[in-house]
This record gives sequence, C-alpha cells and structure tokens, in this order.
Amino acid sequence: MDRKDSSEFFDRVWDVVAEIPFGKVTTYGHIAAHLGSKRAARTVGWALRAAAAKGLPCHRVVNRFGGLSGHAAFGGPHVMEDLLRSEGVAFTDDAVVDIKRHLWIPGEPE
DNA sequence: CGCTTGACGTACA
DNA sequence: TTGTACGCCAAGC
Repeated sequence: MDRKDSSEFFDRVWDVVAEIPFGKVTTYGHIAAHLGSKRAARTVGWALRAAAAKGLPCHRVVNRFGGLSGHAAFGGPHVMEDLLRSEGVAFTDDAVVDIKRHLWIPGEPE
C-alpha cells in the first residue's frame, strides 16, 4: 500500500522473509532481485539483522552459496544451523545448506 | 555533519 | 577466464 517510508526496502524484506515456508531457504540475491535491485543484497542483509530483532525466520535466509552468513546475529555460531536442521533442511557442508534442495524464491511458491 | 563499514551479488576490465 | 570495482540502503563512529 502506501508505504513510502525511507525503510520501504526493509519492510519488503521482512515481508518476504515472513513468507518463507517451513523447511525452505532463500538467498539475499533472490530477495533483492524480487525487490527490484539485484545488487541490494547487502541492504537485505542489514534488514535481516533487524529482522532477527523482529522475530522473523531470518535463519532461513542464506547467501548465494547456501552458507549461513548471519549466524552471529543469533548469538551463537551454530544456532542458525541447528534451527535449519530442526526443520529438516539438509547440509552439504558445515554451516552450508543444501540450497539446491530447499531453495525457495519469493513470489514463486512451490 | 560526513566517512566507513556491513548477514552480498553483479557487472565490467 | 579471473580479478577488481561498484552498487544497494542504512547504521555506526
């Protein structure tokens, strides 16, 4: 709607993150691209940091490689990984999600 | 008030 | 092809 706040970008990121289904993950680039700017991935990361404080499932958001970049925002280096594993998400490496199996794209549900 | 950094990714040389 | 630079937006210092 008429959300023309300075943080409109943030609000959209939170909206998308909140729509991520259980056991799925998405990437900064896909969110940024969905918002209109692919290179805004960095800003998405900033929004996710705030999203963590908002209670959004930001642990389902990973980088392009499927690596858990924001584990520090969870208060523990393996908290994010453990959360995803609890959702049935597979890991290809340590703290690296099998994004190829669980990738979810905003605007394009199952 | 202004410069730098920051949960990344793409584009160009 | 690989490497480097830039872009996005906001917060921190």
